[in-house]
Amino acid sequence: MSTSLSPGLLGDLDPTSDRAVFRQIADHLREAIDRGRFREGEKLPSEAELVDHYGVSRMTVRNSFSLLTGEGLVHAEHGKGVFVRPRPPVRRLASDRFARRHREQGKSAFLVEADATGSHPTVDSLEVKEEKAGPDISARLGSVRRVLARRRRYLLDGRPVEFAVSYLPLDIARGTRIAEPNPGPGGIYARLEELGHRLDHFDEEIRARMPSPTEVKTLQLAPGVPVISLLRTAYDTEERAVEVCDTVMAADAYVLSYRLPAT
Amino acid sequence: MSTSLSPGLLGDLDPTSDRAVFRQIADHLREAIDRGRFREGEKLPSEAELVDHYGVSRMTVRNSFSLLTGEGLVHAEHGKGVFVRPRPPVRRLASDRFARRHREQGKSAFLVEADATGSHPTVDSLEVKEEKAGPDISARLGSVRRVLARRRRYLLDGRPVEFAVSYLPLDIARGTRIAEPNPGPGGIYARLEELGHRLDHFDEEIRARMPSPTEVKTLQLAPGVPVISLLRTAYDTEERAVEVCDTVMAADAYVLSYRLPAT
DNA sequence: GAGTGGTCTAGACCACCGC
DNA sequence: CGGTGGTCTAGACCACTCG
Repeated sequence: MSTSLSPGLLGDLDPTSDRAVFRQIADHLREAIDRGRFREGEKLPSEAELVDHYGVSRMTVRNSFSLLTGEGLVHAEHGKGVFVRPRPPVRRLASDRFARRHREQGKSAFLVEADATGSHPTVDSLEVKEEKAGPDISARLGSVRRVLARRRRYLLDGRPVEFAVSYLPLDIARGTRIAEPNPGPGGIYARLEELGHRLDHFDEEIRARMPSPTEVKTLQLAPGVPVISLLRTAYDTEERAVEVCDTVMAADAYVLSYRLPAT
Repeated sequence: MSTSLSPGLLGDLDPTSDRAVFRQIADHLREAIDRGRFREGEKLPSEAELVDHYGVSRMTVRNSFSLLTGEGLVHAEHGKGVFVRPRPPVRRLASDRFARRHREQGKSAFLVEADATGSHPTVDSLEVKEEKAGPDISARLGSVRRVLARRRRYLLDGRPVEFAVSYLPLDIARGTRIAEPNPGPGGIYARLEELGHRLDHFDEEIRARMPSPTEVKTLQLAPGVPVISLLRTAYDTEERAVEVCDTVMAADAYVLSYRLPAT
């Protein structure tokens, strides 16, 4: 046993309350965190200390930790303790991130922005191959059966933040630089324009949800972190959909920003 | 005890595996759901049945349910069972939802869309009052100290889906129809334009995170459902920020859609 | 080795649901 | 009423971290 809790840091249980004991304990801890009594990255009292303080069983304490973990407030480290989750640096995506002027500078959107925030960007899990299009992708690309798929994972300072798959019709992409792992300066959008598909606009659909186990793995997501799912379709000036990009982002690493005209 | 599980529905545990038993059980259930062996709204085997089937203690089974609940895959109903969570109808927000032509038809954005999807829209918790601006809001509105705040909750077919607070500078809103609970046809944006603040554009910032306990309550969120947080700033043609709207949406009820120019 | 969280057991009593 | 999930206890053994 270690030192006992400083009194007054956490309140006492209310035995007359209907609220379950583990919820009351979670309330105490949540409030203490909100009030800054525990700061980002700081260690909470250990399970054993809370068992002593509240006079409850260990499972009850663990149950309240589990609540807070699900809320994304804290995270446990085996053998070390339970800590207040720090808010990671955030990547801001502006709505002009695909503007032609950026492409013409020869850098991809991801690299441009990472530079701006002073982080070190990396791309891995690169995979380019032809495959059968799922029904959703196929519909958006104009009922194509097979597509070129470009998969890659983006990391910032070594931390995975985003996984993306681009799908392109074979009649556009096959045999071009788009079908190579490194598509060259300005990325695939620059290549599409060189191929005569002058880009007109993008449609983006945004959803948020809890990640699948696979996504937890590839993005190394902490419990209680949702993902933002972004489905972007690129159209050329002839109104043809020339690419669909399916992106999954760690929600705690992103702020998406859009400008809407009022007219 | 009720009827035993149909054999083969769920596999057996792998005692040689390093994977914790409750995770293996969760894997089995998740896979069965993915394969459609349990459909939306359908009941999973009861805790007692799974205890029998796997020969584990009840807490172990509950632990695996807890995993799936956190993933937003299932939800428990006291006294009834654990059910596959149905995907609720979704509200699509298009990027032209604040276009002037819609305002001029006299309906608010929320009502227009709800009509389009055939759902019955409601607004409640209406509250309009003057208050001190938080630092974030103040900064966006040009360092105003006090603001008019308009709070309201949106429901679709009786289900709460969104909670929003609009903040407006007092020198614009005080004493106008904007300060009244019902701002009239076309909403506050129509009133702003009548007051000479012709709207030019909106900036929207989108985040996703797990909800606070308060948000769980006001939006009646099921466990494992994140929220989308949207902060919109409205600018008039003189580049003045005339409104900031802070919106929290149930993520399972929304798809946000934006159109970006490629230029 | 002492302290931490991770997993699991085998019970208990309760509250809610539907018949 | 029996079946369901909700809460809680009092242990046990393990794996990880750090001094």
